[in-house]
Amino acid sequence: MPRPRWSPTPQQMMILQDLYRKRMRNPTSSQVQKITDHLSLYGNIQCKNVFYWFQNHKARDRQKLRKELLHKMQKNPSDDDDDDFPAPQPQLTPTNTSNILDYNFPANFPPTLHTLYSHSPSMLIDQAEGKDTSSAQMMNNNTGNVDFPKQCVIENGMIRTNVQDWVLMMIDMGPNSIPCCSNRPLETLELFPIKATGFKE
Amino acid sequence: MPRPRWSPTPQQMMILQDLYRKRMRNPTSSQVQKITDHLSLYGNIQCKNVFYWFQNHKARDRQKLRKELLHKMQKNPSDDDDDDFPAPQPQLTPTNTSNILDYNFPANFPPTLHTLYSHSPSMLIDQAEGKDTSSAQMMNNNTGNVDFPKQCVIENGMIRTNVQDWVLMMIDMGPNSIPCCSNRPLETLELFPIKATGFKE
DNA sequence: TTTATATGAATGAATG
DNA sequence: CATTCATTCATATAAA
Repeated sequence: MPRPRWSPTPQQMMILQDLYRKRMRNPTSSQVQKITDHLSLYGNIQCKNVFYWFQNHKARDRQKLRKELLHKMQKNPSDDDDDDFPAPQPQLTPTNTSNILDYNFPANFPPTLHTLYSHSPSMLIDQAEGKDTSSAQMMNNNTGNVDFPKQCVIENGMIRTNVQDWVLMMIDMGPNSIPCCSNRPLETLELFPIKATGFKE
Repeated sequence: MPRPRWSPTPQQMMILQDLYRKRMRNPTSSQVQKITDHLSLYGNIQCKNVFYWFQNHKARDRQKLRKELLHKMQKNPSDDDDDDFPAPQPQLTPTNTSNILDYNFPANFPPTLHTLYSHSPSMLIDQAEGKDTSSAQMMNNNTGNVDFPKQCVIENGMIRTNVQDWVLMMIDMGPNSIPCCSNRPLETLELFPIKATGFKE
């Protein structure tokens, strides 16, 4: 019982980040399952940990991004693509191989700001009166002092390569393991009833 | 050089405390923004500092409260309403001035211990039994490292009645304390438009 | 210098 | 998926 809270080991973290980097966003249960299995090689871990990790990581990533964009656009309303901010979340296109982990993702992932503001495009102009994202975090952007909370980053490149293969494999489990990271279950199968994700019910 | 860690200046601190005293608890992003702007007059500060400040302050406040209550209850299990403890969080009602710093807040704020245990302390149960839904909740069954988030599980009604209800009952807050502790800006005014984000209700 | 405490920062875990 | 809560980590400062 004394496992109050899971804490990812460096290796686990690295793998997760790698998957994330490869655009895994909403892993299906079976993916979570597999990932968990694999990660358990490096330390205790449960499915929920993996699940939550992706949830949080994605959320915080996007929040940060959102704020960066906002901030940027405020300064540069007309021109916004001259910078260097990280890449948002494109949708992957699952291959038709039988491996989930083998995602084909758009070689170019248009930042799809769209996904960032899928439900409230108007928030870009929330400065004065305040359309509000609610406190959760904007953590950033201010009169002049920006600076986001740094995400924990695992260094240690060596281990990285080690995992590479597995990750790649992971990313492709085939269609029946359910498509990778689409936010909306467009290709949902019987096992995964859509939850009406993006919509405001 | 690197300002490793923000440290509020006395004036900043004072303002923050004042807002907190006025029951600001979960400032929205625009509120955070405004506050940050204002506080930057007195020293370097970023949105995240403000955000974290509220998070931490609230958390520690409630933590302390919780402890006090517990302590008290241990000594005085049957009598607990002779006390003087501080008050938890109602929502502020923004004035129609354009300054956040002068908020009008509800004159009455029933302690609403409710807020202290707003979500089920299901901490007691940590075994999940799984169905198999979509990735989000099935969360279970695995080689050995199972356990997905149990979200709605909570078997055994008894656990349900845990701390929350119990504490409430012990403390006697009266029925009318319930209404006030909404987490969302129910009484948000023009200054703090709700974001209508999820709108899941 | 070492230890204890206050608190900023970060993130896991939920809930709705 | 947005929010919020609980914990924990990290560091600055006070105390010993």
